[in-house]
Amino acid sequence: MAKAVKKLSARQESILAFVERYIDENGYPPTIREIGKECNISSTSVVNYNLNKLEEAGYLVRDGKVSRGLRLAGQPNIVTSSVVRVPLVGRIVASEPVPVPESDFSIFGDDAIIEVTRDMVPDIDDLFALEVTGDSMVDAMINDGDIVIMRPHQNAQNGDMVAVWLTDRGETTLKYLYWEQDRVRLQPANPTMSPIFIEDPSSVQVQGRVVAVIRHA
Amino acid sequence: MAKAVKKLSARQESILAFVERYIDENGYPPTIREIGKECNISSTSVVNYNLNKLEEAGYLVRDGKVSRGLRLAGQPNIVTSSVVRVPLVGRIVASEPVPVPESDFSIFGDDAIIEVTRDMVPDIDDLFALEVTGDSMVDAMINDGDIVIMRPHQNAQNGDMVAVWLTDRGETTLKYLYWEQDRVRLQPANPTMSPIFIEDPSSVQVQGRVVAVIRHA
DNA sequence: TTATAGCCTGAACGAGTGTTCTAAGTCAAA
DNA sequence: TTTGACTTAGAACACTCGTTCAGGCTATAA
Repeated sequence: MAKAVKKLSARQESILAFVERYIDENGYPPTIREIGKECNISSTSVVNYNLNKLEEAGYLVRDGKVSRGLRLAGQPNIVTSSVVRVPLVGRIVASEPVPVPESDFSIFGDDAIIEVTRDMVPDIDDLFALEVTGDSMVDAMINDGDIVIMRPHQNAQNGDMVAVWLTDRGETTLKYLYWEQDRVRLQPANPTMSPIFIEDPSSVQVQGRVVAVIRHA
Repeated sequence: MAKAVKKLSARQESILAFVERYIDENGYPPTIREIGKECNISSTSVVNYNLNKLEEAGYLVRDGKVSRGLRLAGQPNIVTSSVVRVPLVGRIVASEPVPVPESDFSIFGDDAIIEVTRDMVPDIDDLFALEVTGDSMVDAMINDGDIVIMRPHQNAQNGDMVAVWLTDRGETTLKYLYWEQDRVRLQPANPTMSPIFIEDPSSVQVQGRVVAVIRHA
């Protein structure tokens, strides 16, 4: 931790912060003159000079002679801070199966969109989000109003938190899934609660894997 | 569902594929001429023409007059948006007070950074994040490993989820806070659990208000 | 045929943009 | 004070790059 990096001048920090912000907002890096204007530097050569310093210090990479030839580098916390848009496709309630979206998900639909940062999810494809309604998921440590981000089915591993539809009970539940000898163990996230065992694995329909939970205040 | 999108010509698909690849490889979008060279288009105006078509079809967004003013759009994949960086300042455990950061937060410090999308938090100032350690917050529906995003103290309202330090008990807990006549009611988020009452309000130190909770898979 | 629309060509214009050069200011060490 | 490394300023240059324009080619409809 605390990698030894060259200390940056105030101006260099200002430039770096602006570059990050600009890329966040625009999807491409700023020009030298845009940096100069924002950071109150009248001369393009000074921006150029400090960009070279930042490259030496390992904060970014420059591609010579190309416009906007900048790339953030190093510092693993600044991964181009990308945002993943996940469609909010419905609600999850105890009494109904999970509404898994069609594979031809309508990107441009008017449905609500949940934005999460890239590092919150392991992968960006096929994700969908559901709003939890009711208190039936409390033993999964999930509250009324929470947002659950899921990935459809996809052969769940032991220990994954999954949404399952129990055909016997007519009930959706979120639990940690464990295949045991000839039964299925569904373990609540809440460590004070006991697992339930399903003796007939065919009555367990895994609907999706939970990859993240978000709770607004 | 499956919104009717205009079909793309082979050339347009080729351009789109190249733009995606280029951005992936370089961190910034290609120029019109770079696209033309790669896609065997001799004229910049044709590239320009097809880029406009792609924009009409919703596949990308163009910023007029700026070099490399391209952005991929649509597809619930990475897009640019506002991201709030919250410093991860420590852990929250039952046996210690919450480590509230100094007001002169060092953005560029070595500490870890949690990124959240702008719409997840009500405001962006003074936020800090804590990682929950242990199972002591289960009655707040918060698990070991969850990330709690907080705002320091700031006169908590009735009904806010707050982190409080109970001086009598030497214990930190996350509860919904209610000031009643002459006592304080701390209500667990889990509706199946009972509130606790503190008869001596002075022994309740509100350390911060919880504005969001994040749980990775 | 004529007309219209869609797609393409080639070239040129002008603003955008990285680079380079000279000169000067700042600050600490000698 | 002098020296030298580091930083900044301003200007000029040459290339990059988005835009625009006049026109050509092909296919479909009138």
